Amino acid sequence: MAATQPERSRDRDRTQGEILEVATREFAEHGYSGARVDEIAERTRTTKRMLYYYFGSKEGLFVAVLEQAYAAIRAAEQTVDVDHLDPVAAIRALAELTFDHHEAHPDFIRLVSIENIHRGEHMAESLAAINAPAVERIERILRAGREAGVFRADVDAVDLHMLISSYCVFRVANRHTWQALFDRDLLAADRRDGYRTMLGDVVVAYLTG
Amino acid sequence: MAATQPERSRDRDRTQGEILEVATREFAEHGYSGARVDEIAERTRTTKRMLYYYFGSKEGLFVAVLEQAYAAIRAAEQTVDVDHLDPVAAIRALAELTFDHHEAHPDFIRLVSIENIHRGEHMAESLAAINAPAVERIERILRAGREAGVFRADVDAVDLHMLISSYCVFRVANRHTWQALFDRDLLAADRRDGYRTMLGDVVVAYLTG
DNA sequence: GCCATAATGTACGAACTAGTACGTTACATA
DNA sequence: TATGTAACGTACTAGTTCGTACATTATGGC
Repeated sequence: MAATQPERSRDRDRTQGEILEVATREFAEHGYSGARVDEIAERTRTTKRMLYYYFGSKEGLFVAVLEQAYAAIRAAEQTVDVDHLDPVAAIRALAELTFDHHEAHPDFIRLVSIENIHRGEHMAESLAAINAPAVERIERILRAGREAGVFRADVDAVDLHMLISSYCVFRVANRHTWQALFDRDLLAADRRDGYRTMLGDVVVAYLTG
Repeated sequence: MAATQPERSRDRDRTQGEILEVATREFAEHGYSGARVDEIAERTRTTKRMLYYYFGSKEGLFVAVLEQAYAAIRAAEQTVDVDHLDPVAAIRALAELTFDHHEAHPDFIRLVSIENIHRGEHMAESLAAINAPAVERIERILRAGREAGVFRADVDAVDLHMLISSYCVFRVANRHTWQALFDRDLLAADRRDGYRTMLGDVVVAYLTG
């Protein structure tokens, strides 16, 4: 058991992890330009020196934050199995799981929005591989639905993924302007079930229509 | 005719308009924190002094930029009439017009994303009134569709507006991360018609399903 | 033509901010 | 226990950035 090693005052992994954790919050909170390196260092048990020691620059730190955020979110997604369901139930379950997943990780969505403002220039190559399984899973369900004759045949997996993502992301990402414009809180607890069902209805109606 | 007045060296409207125009681009380009007041002033025929004279602060300028952007986009929308069409054709036309509209105004969508990163704290009260007609128009179409017995009865106008907006906004706003993750350009010209039709299909299938 | 004032330009400063030079200490290994 | 190196801390700087004090000029009304 290495679990209860004597605590070290110098621990590469712990220091890096702590910096990443604090940096994730700071970037999600204030955007890339708005985030302050000094502030991140301040909230860590280590110093700014170490931040540059491990990540090289503010930009390098942001790249690491993004990479870790995508990895974490996809890892959590893969624990769910929907393949044993019939196609209609499977795609509805997948859509609704995506819905819950996005609601549970608003910081991740903020990071993605921020990265898009910066034209995706911090996206690491490795992220494509991490995200491929999400599309493959949809592909399997679509194929099953086509073979069963219940889904229309001209739907692409990536595009369906976009339909689902757009709904889930918008609700979280554009919550504040929507509230100001239409006086409606998209994340109100008492509307959540309704929005989740609506998404399932939309996806199923489109595929079976 | 006041059209060809002798050009004035001191023109309140022209100066304000020029500052707003340049500021809109700068904020959309770099985000709120990333935008530089000096850079905005530099690209204007006037100076930073005037920017503060008319808008008070960087924040005041951003509020003005947002307000003008929303006003412009809604004004353009209202020139289109879809009320004379039958409900199914009307809602499809509306969705597809929204689609084209968003594609044509990426800077506006960037500003909205940026404002959401900042939790909507710059949204002026007046914006709600400006945006109300968009929902009212959907409301009319929904009512006609219900009365004709072709639409399901439990759909709310604001929520349908969200469904349409989410699809249109995501395509533009999340273009860069999507490209990096799935190697697909959501704004590629040869896919535009397909995406537009897909949105119409989704909305109509949901409402009539 | 004169004047009140709206509009404008110049020059500057105080605070901030990313990044670094330089020195120190814990730890693994022999 | 000696030592090389990875991990760490302090103090600083060069450049930036929002904002303003102060001076000036154009313009419309009388």
